[in-house]
Amino acid sequence: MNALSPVPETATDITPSGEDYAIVKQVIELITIDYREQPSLDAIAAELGQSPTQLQKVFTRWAGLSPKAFLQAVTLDHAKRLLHQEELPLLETSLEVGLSGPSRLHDLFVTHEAMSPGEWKAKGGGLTMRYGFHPSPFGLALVMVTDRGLAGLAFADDEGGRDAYFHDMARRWPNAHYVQDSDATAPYISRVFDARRWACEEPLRVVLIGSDFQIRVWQSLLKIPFGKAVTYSDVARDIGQPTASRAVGAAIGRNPISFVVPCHRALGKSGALTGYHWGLTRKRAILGWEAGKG
DNA sequence: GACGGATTCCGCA
DNA sequence: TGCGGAATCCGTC
Repeated sequence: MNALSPVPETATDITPSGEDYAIVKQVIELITIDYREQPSLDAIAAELGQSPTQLQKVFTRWAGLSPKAFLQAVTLDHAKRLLHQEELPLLETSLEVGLSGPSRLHDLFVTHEAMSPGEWKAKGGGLTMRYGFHPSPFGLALVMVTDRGLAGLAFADDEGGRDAYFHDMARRWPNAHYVQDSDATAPYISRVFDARRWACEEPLRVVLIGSDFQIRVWQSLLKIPFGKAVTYSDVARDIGQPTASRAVGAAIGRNPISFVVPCHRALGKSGALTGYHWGLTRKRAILGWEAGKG
C-alpha cells in the first residue's frame, strides 16, 4: 500500500520494516531447533544463503541487538530470569499511573475500557469494526478498530492467507459490521509499533470485548511491565482465582489484541513458552525484540 | 453436564 | 535436565 514512501533505513530506526521479519523469523526457527547449540552467525547465514554481514545488519536493525545477544535473550535461562526478577509485579503496578516506574517509560501507554456483559452477549451486534492489513515488525498485521478504540490486532504469516486471518478475528464478534478501511487503521500501527511514540501524552485507547472472565485476565496482562514476564498461575492468583491457571491459559489464548495486551509475557512455570495463538516463533520474536528495547 | 485446555506436578531416565 | 503421563480445575457451549 505504501510502496511510494520509502522508509529510511538507518541503524537507529526503531520502526523496522516488515520485510526484516521474514529473515528474523527464519533465524529464530533455526536456533530453536537446538538453542543450546547457539550456532554462529556464519553458520546461520550459510544456512539461509545470506552473507553474514547482511544478516548482521538486518538483525541489528530489527532487534536492536546483535544476533548473539538476541540468541541469549530467547533461551530458557533468560526466560526464567524474567520470571523471577521481580516477586509480584502484578500487585503494585497501576495502569492508570502508567509512567510512574522507569520500566514503563519505554512501554506502550494504554488506557482500556471493557464492553459491558450485554454488549458481549450481542456478539458485536450494533458495532462497526473497521479493519486493515499493515506491515509490522512481526509480519503482516491485521488491525481492527471501533469508535471506542483498538479492538483487535492479529498477525498473519503469509500475504495469501489474509482471508483466514480475517475470519479468525471476525468470528469472535460475528454480528459486527465489518468495513475495510486501511486509512482508519493505519495510525494505530505506527502508534503501537513505533517505540518513539509509546510514551506520548495521549494514551492508546483500547476496548476489550470478551466474557467477564476473559476481560479480568486481559486486564491482568496489561499490568505486566515491559521486559518482565509472569506465569499462568501468577495471573490466576492476580485475578483472585489461584487454582484457575489452566482456564487462564485458555483465556489468554483468546486475547484479541495481541502485542498490546501482552499475552506473549505469559510463560509456563518452568519458563517455557508453552503456546501462542500466532505461533511460538512469533512469541520468541516479540520477547527477543522487547529485550532489545529494554 | 460434558469437554478439553497457551497448566502443573511427579516420577523416571 | 528433559520428557511423558495423570491429576485437577475451570470457563464455555
